[in-house]
Amino acid sequence: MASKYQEYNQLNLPQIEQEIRKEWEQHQIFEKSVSNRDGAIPFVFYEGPPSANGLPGIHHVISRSLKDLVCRYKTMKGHQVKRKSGWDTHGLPVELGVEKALGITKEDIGKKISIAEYNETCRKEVLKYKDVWEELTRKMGYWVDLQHPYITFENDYIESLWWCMQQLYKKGLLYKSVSIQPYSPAAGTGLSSHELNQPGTYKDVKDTTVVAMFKAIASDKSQFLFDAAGAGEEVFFLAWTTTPWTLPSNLGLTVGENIDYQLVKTFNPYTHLPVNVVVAKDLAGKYFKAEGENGDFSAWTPEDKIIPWKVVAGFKGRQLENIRYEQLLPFAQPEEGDPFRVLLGDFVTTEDGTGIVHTAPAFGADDNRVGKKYGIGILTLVDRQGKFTDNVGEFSGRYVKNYKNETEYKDVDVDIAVKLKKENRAFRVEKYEHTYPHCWRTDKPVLYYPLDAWFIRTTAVKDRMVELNKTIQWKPAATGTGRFGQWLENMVDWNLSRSRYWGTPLPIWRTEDGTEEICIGSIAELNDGIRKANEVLGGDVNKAYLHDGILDLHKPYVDEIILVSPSGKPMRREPDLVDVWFDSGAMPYAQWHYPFENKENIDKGQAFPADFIAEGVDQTRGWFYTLHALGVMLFDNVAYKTVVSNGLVLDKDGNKMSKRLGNVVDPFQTIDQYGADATRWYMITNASPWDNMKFNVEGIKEVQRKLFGTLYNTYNFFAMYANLDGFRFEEKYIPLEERPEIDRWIISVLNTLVKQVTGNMDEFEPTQAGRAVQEFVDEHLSNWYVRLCRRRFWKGEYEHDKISAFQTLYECLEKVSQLMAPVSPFFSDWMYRNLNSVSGLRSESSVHLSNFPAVNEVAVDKELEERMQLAQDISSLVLSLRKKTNNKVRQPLQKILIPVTDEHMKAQITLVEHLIKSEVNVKTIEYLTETEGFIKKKIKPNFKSLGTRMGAKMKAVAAAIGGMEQHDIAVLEKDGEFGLNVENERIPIVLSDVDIISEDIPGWTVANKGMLTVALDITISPELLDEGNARELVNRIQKIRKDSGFELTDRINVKVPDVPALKSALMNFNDYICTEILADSLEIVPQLQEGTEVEVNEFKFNVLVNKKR
RNA sequence: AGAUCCGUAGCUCAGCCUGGUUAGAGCACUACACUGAUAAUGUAGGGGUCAGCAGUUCAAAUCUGCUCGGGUCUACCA
Repeated sequence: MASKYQEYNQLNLPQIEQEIRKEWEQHQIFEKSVSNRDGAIPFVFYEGPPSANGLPGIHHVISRSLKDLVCRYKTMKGHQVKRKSGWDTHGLPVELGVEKALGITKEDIGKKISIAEYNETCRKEVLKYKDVWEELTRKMGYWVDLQHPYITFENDYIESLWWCMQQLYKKGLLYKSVSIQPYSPAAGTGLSSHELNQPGTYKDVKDTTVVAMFKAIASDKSQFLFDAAGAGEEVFFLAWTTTPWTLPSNLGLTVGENIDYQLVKTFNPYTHLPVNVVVAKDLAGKYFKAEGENGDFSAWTPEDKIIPWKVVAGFKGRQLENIRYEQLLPFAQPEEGDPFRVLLGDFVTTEDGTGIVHTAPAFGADDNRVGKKYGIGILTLVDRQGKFTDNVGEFSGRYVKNYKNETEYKDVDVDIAVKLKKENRAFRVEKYEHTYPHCWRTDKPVLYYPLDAWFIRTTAVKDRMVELNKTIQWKPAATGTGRFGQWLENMVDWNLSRSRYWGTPLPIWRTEDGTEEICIGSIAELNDGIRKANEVLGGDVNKAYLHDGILDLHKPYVDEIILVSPSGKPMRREPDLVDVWFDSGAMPYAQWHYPFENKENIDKGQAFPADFIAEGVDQTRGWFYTLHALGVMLFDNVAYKTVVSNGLVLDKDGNKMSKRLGNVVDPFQTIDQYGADATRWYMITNASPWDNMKFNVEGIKEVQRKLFGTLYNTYNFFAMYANLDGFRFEEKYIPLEERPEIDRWIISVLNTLVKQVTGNMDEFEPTQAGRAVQEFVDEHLSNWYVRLCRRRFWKGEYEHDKISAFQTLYECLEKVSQLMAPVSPFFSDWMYRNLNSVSGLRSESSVHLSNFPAVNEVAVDKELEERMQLAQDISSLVLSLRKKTNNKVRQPLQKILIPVTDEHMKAQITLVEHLIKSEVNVKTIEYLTETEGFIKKKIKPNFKSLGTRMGAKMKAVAAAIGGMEQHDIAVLEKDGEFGLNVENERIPIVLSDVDIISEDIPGWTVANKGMLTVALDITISPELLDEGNARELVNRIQKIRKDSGFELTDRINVKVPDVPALKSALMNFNDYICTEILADSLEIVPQLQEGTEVEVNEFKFNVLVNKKR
């Protein structure tokens, strides 16, 4: 054990951090903090896996700080918090990175490079920056188990994923279907939403748009339309499209159930034939000019600009349901289904178009959904190259967009429009500018195209997911009810399929005709199947896998395996990979290789669900969603009880950080320069984690100075004097009641702080907790307790009062180190260790192994805290009065005068009188109770109490109160009641209806703050002047001592020349001066040439200070 | 396009849930003081149409609606 507290010359956070980190690693403090809690109630935390094929940024520091501080806090509160790190290793970003590095495209895979080689490269590349990540993790003090991470590409991990999928399969939640996905014909590949959201993919394009006319067929359902149109008339539905090339594939028209529609009689503007058209009422204005309404039909000729029209019927969309129409472009019909009907869909709006949506189930997600609902079939007259199939008449073989960069490409949309015009099937053709997604690689427009895909039927458990979501504590709450809640309400089935190479393969094998299939749930099951297939099918089937079974669960190996169906047919694997979000969503189970290992941990709730997770808000519909979905589907449980979604980190001007803008902040540089603790503290206390934060290093500097600098100074102050007096906390703990007022006060405030911090941390509000600690350290501990108590630490003997001061300050520093440990793990441990290495008070060698402080309710004394506040306010007022009247603090003054409203206030101030007096250097305090005429008072209405009673009369009453005379106020104070005269009405008020403030004491210098008033007597008597001069001299000699480099305890001899103005001060305060400056003699000599020149109240002279030998 | 969060001093943020008449703090700036904690501290000062508009109310930064600006997510849809 050290005998002395370590003293330091200056604060160097990065250096402290290095030292502490070394200690942690050498003595395995993290491991101990977990193993120490064996058997304790676990606090379950899940680490969302980052992808290590990109470099970490400063935004990772905030979310990891948040995660770390919660885990550290819970550990200190006695829980065992296991934290496995993880790596997200599959998926498109990895593949794209590899393709870029190898200079290949997707098409080259399997040709220029084998799939095996390609995947091997991915496997290596994906952990490219693992070291960098691990270094950041250690450097920023994020405690997470880096030794045993879960890695999503490992066989164990994938095996758990397969088990999960098999569970879903068994529950009937896994199915195959055609879905509409973004597809790039130019690149010949489907695109993920990720790719679609690359910057610059959405471009403004001008397309030819058509309002097409679909001819209604008369039937019972449509009779009302024909009746309204009149005998022998034709009725058309108008539908708008920006993609006329989808019209040959049209199978339906969708209307809104509650939207109002009209049947309008008019002429076709191109063919001039009389027509009756159906259009949404709200949109009729777009197609018909107001001047033409109810115009003269018989007199109209095609030369007339204004086409007459009139409404002949009005009805709701639901009345149109299932009315049939003639196919617009009858090139081909779907193989199955009952097409060419009017459907109802909730996605229809009246914002643009006609309120009737042309529905081609092959080329739109909404279309597909509503089409499926009505069973109208599907018709796909465009192939995967983006050209019409050969059964589309004159359009056969034409590319729907210019995918081949043909110089004389003719827009097929235009030709379709022309054809429709000629056939009396177009009501309007025009160019329209809108944004449309483009393939980020080929710059060509994307198609929405039906592709085969496997889905998880999340919609089947939607209600349960919604219900369970309500039990999750979201921070902030609005994200859970809002963004996430609404997302759940509008969920669609989860498209699992990805046509890629590097990812978790879908463990489903099928016969060629699709009638038989199997979903594999474990490696053992697959190996069994491998052997069985070989036995049944014979030959070379699975030959390479018979001996050792399968060794790598990735492509291409899984694809080489053929299984056999119960009826003896070969089954091949469905070629798709699984969405990487499935990888991360299943991590609660896969990280433990459940259920093949650690089965009880999850079954018994020791590792599931999580008590707490936290990630960026961008994960709301990513990880948070997939975790929740899988938790509900697999275990009918939430996957996490509390989730904190933190906001983004923006640059100091509020822009998103991006490499392109060059405003990214390097976390290493920041930490090296300012320290991890200052960075963490800044990020946590600057704003609530869920607010976006504007990252500014100036803020870190401020934290460094303000909090850590102050705390460091306080510690150093303590260490210096504790070392002088040999304080090692060996004496008995002095009971609080035996300590002076100010000690009990700071301990009281300290305990209030403990209570507050605990409450905040339990509520996952670290920002509030950090701010509270900061205020305590700065306002209370440093700027009041230490400032007022300085003398107690260096003056006088080492006995009761001094020991009490040391014990008190020690306790404050120690508890503060514990309170701040979760947020600033390094500095807190440094301070804790410095303290504990001398006192040996605690057996835990690190603050992170100690228990979080518990509140000592007995120590909390609200009355005491209140009167100390009074002392602070009064001192502040007196100091401001001194400033105003130019009386420096070193000059003692005789008295201050404080009007008190009641006995309680007087008693409170009396108890802290000595503190005020020494702080502001005043001899006495006098209290004024009641003296009408002596104190001038000010009266203010209490709006809150009066307002409810007075209502509309409030303004007049306030004016009347403002007009009360001093005498009136006195009456009110004496009687407790007063009758106001407001607009000739007597309105009684009582004391609680007003605030009365002593505003002024005529003839005195006065200051007020709130209800408090202080007057200062600024007369300086000769005695006071002497004392002031004496203090000045002490101050000058102390400075000489310090400048001469004397030790604090050195004794000195002093010679001063005979200065008449100071002589009486020297005579009368000789003893005082000697005590203060530790002088054995203070001699007045007639003349003095040697020594140091000083100036006291405008007199200049020399002082000779000699160290005693 | 929809959902959601945000907008208070030059900067970072409190206050808003629960309405009350002089809207606070820190930083920065200016001046003065203090100085056995000194790269600290105190006192004073300047600095705000609380994004805008309308409404509710005796009273709105605070409640309601709309608008504008910024962020994020989802979608891109005829």
